Amino acid sequence: MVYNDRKIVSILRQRGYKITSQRKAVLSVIAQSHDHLTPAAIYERAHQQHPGIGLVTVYRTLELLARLGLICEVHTGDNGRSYLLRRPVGHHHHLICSSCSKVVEFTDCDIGRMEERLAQQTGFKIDSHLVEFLGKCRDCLKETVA
Amino acid sequence: MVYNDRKIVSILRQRGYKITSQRKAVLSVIAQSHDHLTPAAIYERAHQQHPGIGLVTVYRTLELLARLGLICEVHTGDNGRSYLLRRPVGHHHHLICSSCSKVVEFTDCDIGRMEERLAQQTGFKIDSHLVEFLGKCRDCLKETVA
DNA sequence: CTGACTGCAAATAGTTTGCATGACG
DNA sequence: CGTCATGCAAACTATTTGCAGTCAG
Repeated sequence: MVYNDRKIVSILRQRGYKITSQRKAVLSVIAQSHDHLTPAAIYERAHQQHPGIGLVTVYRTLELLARLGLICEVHTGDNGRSYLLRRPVGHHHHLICSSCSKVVEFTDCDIGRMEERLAQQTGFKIDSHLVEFLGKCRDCLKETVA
Repeated sequence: MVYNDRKIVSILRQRGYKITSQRKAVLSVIAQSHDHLTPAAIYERAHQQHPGIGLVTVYRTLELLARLGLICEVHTGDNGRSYLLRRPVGHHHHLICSSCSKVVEFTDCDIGRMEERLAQQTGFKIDSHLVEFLGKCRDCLKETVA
């Protein structure tokens, strides 16, 4: 399921969350970017459209949206996290470059079998999984060699 | 390549780094744990064997070892990082109960194929991966029903 | 000996919390 | 109107840096 900002607003409304101008500003920033953004970067951009918005509110909004599964949270190196709109199809994961923090998404994840086996072995009911690969991207590999 | 602590000491010596009791303490902690540890956890344990070691030194030692590729750094959620000895890929992962936070480890992870395919497709050199499953454990499932 | 290493304290970065005010529904 | 949301400031956590003393080689 892909969500755009308008869709997310309606979901928030449905679930009883208030639609404030700050939340709309944050959503609009995330929807307009095709990249992953740190809370600080989101704050910066949202602040232009909506001077007076606080960094704290950005954090709280991101936390809310991520909790509801409407956006997704990525852990990069550098003790940082980033957020981005959920993209194509439910399953998707990240490949992160430990040098430049570039994030590549991939969707073809054949982990379902492993999940089933684990569920049988442990009695868990598995709701979701997190798969992240860490490495060096082509560009950073070149630089190392050069 | 898998390294144990003795091997790492000799590599450090070869490269001209001094072998201090603090560095040995950190290495010993990492080598003895079969889990990944946060800097704070490593400090705590190292402190028992070597009272007087500073947290700062733990950070500096970890940074050094990671830079030399002798241990590996993992970024988890919760704004945290952890370190562990380099191990064969797919060494161990976690299955976490979202109700009681129980953690079950599992080692049989057939993700290698996926890793290879991704490396080919993207040109990344993949160093490590993080796989976590989230769900409800048998006990918590029972309680929900009851 | 002496430069690399350490520990302390203080600085920094990122994130969270308490509380009074403000605005969505 | 009653809450839920916001903004500020301050608290907190994790990590890094400056500096003087110490120790492995």
